[in-house]
Amino acid sequence: MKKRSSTAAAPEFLPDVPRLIRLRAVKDMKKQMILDAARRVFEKDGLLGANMRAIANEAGYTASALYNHYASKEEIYGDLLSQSLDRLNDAVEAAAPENAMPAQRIERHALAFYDFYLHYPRELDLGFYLFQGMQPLGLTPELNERLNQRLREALGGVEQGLAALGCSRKIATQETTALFGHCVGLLLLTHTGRIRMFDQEGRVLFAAYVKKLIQQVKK
Amino acid sequence: MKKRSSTAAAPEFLPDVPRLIRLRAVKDMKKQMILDAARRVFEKDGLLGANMRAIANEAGYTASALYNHYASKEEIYGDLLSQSLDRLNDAVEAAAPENAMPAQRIERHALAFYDFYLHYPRELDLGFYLFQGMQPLGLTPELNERLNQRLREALGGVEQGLAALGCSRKIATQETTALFGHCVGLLLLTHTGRIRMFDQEGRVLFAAYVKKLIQQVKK
Amino acid sequence: MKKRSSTAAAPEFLPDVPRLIRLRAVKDMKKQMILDAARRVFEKDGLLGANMRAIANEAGYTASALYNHYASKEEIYGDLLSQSLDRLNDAVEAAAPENAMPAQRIERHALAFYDFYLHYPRELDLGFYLFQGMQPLGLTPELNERLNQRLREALGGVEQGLAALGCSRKIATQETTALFGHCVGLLLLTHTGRIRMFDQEGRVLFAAYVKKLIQQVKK
Amino acid sequence: MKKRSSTAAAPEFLPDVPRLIRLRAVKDMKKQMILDAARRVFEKDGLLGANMRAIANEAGYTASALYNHYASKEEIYGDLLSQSLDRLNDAVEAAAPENAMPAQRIERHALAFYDFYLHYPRELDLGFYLFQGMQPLGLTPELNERLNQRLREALGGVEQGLAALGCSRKIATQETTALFGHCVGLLLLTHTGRIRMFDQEGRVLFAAYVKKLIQQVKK
DNA sequence: TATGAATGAGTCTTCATTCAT
DNA sequence: AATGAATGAAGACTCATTCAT
Repeated sequence: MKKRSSTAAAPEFLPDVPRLIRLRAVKDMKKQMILDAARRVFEKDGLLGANMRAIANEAGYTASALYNHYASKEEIYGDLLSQSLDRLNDAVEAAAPENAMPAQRIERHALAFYDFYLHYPRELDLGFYLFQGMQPLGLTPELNERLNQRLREALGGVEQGLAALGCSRKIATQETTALFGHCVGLLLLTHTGRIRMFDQEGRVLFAAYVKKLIQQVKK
Repeated sequence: MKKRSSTAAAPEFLPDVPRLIRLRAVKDMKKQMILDAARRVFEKDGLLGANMRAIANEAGYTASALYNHYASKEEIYGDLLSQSLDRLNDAVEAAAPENAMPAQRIERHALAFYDFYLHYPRELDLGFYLFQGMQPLGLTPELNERLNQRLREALGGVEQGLAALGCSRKIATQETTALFGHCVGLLLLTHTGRIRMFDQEGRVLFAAYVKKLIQQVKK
Repeated sequence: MKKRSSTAAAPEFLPDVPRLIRLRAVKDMKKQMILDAARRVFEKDGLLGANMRAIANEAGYTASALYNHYASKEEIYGDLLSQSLDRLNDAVEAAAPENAMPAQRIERHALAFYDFYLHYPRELDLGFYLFQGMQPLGLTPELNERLNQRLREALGGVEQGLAALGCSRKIATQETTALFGHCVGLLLLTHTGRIRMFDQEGRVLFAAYVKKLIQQVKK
Repeated sequence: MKKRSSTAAAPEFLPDVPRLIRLRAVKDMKKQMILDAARRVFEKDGLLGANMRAIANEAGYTASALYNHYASKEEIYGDLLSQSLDRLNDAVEAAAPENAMPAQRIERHALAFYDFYLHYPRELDLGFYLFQGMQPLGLTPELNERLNQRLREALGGVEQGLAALGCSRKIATQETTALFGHCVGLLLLTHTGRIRMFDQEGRVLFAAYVKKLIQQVKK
């Protein structure tokens, strides 16, 4: 005998929509658990350490079980990167209220961007090195484009802030790009320890850069 | 009776120095050919593709033959990186005469630094990525330290130039570090194609950064 | 509606114990088949010939498949040795009923010990050579200790028999050790063909040794 | 102009015999130095550690230089074994004067035999295991036969001593063989540490065995 | 959906031996 | 006689992936 849902009794010959939704939710949750495991492994052991078995074990699966959820290792990496960018956007947006003053918004967004990758260094690897040293990781051009957009979105606040302060569209884009580079470069120096050879602190330098930029634009 | 020329009369029981020098030169040349092969493989297939067999094939050897010249893969990587930094220093030094005006020296050195890694993107990987995601590549702390110094040397002209323009030692170091970060960041954006999403050109942005820095310091 | 048999009614949420048992049995059998293959290779080609590929081929596998069953070559060797000692103990125990007269028990146990290694010469290598010339075979001190005990157990009947015949504990141990040595030495001479140079038969000499020992103790 | 030997002036067109002898002596000395090096390596690192490069380095050569003196690794091993047996014979003979009393001769020879292999455990490996676990080491049947004889010679004193004490030829041979086995067995237990499981000392047991044998024969 | 078993390509490295010099 | 360079076969082990259950 069929068990009956407490809200509605769907006839047996129709698709049991709530059930399908529930199944889908369960499926998504499992995928998410795998992704979370992958991220932990990644953060702990880096790109080379994050093989299928390590991820599976961390998630409480065997390696082959992962293939019921993801078609390949590369797909996992793709999703990982995708979510990473989502979280980056969330972090940046949360850093300043929508109606904040432009200068403040620029500063907060920029530093939030920096801090995100400061705390998750491997995700910076993921977002950048994935596409070159390790070619065959299956980043389709489409996905790449989408990721580019998400990345640009994360800096949208900065760009708009600059425009609000009077920059031309062109200048705003230029300065945003430069800021993006400055940020990423200092992060790289920091993560690789190369900044130590100058005995400097990346975040301080970046903050100074942002400050100077705002002042310059305001004039 | 032994012939005895008046010009070259090395007694038989002494080592044949010219011969030893020649043999050493041949040996060095062969090592260099292996290194060159390694660099080509590296530039083509990246860090992961540059395995012993690939390098050996590119150099016209079998994999095991390499071990007559290098004790391990890591040793090859170490030499590769070492030479890369030497060439970087050469390129930078060649960019401006010793007696150039400080401003000009800063500008040329900085751009030479940028250009070097613009043309040899994989060597930037080598200099940076080597030390994080891909640990087991046998970078001893001593080698690391030496490499740091070579890298800093390459920016010595910039640092001194800033001092010559009146910066305090502290400020000069800060600005050099920031410039280093800016440079590396823009290179990263360029190499990974991420800069295209802003439709910008890294070198132009970097040149502008340097110009602005010089102006600011001059004041 | 679910069918429910009156005899076997395991609720669905409990582990299917019979199935697990069956799977475990299958797994064990496969491991055993690998071990048997290893033993055959071993007996045919000796310690050095028994590499992973040879074992795998003999077992009808590829080399890498073995790693689904054993974590390393050393683990296989360990299991092999372990089983060898088990079979040794079985053979010795089966040679005399528990309630046999002491003299008879000594004689039968001793000869059974000899005969076991006479028929499986490579297992003597395994039990001895493993620990000296060929260090890197991963015999942990714990395993070594366990093996020592199993080996001593195999001679327990002899030792107890000697005590039953009136030997002090100390003398019984001494004589058991000496007998062990005598046995192993004659086996070695036999297996290496060195005994032929005296035109003697190891087993006859060993039997005589045992006989004489019993007589001497009885007095 | 030819240099002239101080003793005789051989005409140039005849073979310079002293020179040939000297050259031969030099050649032999070099071979001996290689062998000594091989023995040291062998004693230190065992069978697997004694590869051509290790031996060569220990002797101050490169690996390929060894091939000017020995055709193969196996030939070195053969010579090594051969010399080992010579030294064994020397050691045994030196243990008792030719005219010693039979009982004393037996005892001293037997213990000298034991002590030799006690101090050079790897040479026992060489003399025994070489021919089984490690087949392809090129021991020709002829060499094997010669080695057997040298081994038997080393126990000749024992055998003759037993005869001198009144044993029949047959019994003397039997007892010598048994003593040989006892000796080798206890050595094996000692070298492998297996004797520790009985908390006994091999040499004491062997000495007791020899004592008992002499007493028994004397009766 | 999850598993364990299996695979094949690939990783670095070692080693005895050969060869031109 | 000695060297350095080169080779080819072999070694243990890893990893992403597939497949039957």
